[in-house]
Amino acid sequence: MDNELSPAARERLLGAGLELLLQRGYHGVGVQALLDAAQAPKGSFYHHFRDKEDFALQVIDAYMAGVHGALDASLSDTSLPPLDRVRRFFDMVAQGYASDGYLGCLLGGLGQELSGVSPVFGERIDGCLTYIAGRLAQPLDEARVAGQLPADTDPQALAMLLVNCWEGAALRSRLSHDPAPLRAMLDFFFQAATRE
Amino acid sequence: MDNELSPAARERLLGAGLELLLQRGYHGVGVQALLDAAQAPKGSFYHHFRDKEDFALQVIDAYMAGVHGALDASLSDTSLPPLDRVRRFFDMVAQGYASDGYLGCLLGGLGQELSGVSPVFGERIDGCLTYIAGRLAQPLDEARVAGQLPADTDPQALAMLLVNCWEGAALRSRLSHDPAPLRAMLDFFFQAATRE
DNA sequence: ATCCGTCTAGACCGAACGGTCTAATGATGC
DNA sequence: GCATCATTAGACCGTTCGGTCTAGACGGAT
Repeated sequence: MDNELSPAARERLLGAGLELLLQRGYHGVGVQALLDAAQAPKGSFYHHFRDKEDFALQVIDAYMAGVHGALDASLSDTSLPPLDRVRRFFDMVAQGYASDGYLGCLLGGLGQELSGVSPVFGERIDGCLTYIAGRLAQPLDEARVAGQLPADTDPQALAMLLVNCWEGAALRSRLSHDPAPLRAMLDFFFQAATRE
Repeated sequence: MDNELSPAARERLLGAGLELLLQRGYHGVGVQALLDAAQAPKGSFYHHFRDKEDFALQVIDAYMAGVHGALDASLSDTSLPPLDRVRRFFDMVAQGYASDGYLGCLLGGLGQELSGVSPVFGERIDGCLTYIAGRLAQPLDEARVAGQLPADTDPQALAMLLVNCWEGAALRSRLSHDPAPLRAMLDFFFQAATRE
């Protein structure tokens, strides 16, 4: 059933969606362009997805699967100090941005474009960002307990702030085709948070 | 020629553009929707604007005119300490967001959506953000000289960082229909920058 | 062999898209 | 009055949009 060597149409479509939605946005990509990129006929698309909105939501799921992987890979290495693990996560994400040509973050892109149109997208993406912040809050709290952050730090709030500012830096990096805003933001943040 | 009481079609169109582009994005708004909102016929639109892209660029100009005003109003009051003047600027902008229903920043929205399509937009918006940062860099430098910021602070870099993180907070505020991310970001930033 | 559900295949649909065109209208300078 | 030019007005164009529909291909299970 699943042919490992040539992925099924559904996976090809999701892959094309990840690339094209990041590049051109939701309304900038027609269903036909997705079919062309994935070499799939229209019948396949509407067999696997209810409509374009359902497709985009599943593309977000696919994107988040990658984020989950990066979170697991970077945060699980307990040989590193907790703050280094957090920083490592963002370094991994930034590396992903680089290989896309600095197009920023899919969550930011779609969130910006679609939150005013359909509340479904806004809530979904807000939830994704909150989830990421939640994962990051744990090592931040470890760092607090270990005395690497001020004792009165609110790890959840700090994680939220970090994710939000990261999205802003990602947008700027997209506009300038330059990773510098990402690094500058992280440097400032970690220097500021740790300084007591 | 100019009728002050009922603005000319060009101004009505730009006004509708400011509102609709912020709400639904570039590809989410058709020319017809703009005509309906501005109560203008199609002939007017293509008389005043070369095409939809030219229109959007002029909407950005109109938006920046407002930003110029807010910059002038907030930064010129030299009776306030320089850092308070910067903070005041963002408070004014946040007030504008509130009256729109927390839809975030037009620059961020269009930048995110269009930078992957037409480089013209990306460069234009990047330039707008750089301009704003440049204006903010001046009071930041004043604050540095006055000893309210570390002596080795790079005001231009700090201003750029501030603007970028602000855009991220604005996106998040849009997603959650909530001004909290804006305030949290400013609080963290000013506390972090001033603490030596 | 045959049956059945999954998936592929693309013609086809009405609506909406951005953009063009010509005609009418209104104010201004002569 | 008359000519001029900016603006209004909307019918109209070809293309593309998201989405539907029917027909056939493929692969087990029986």
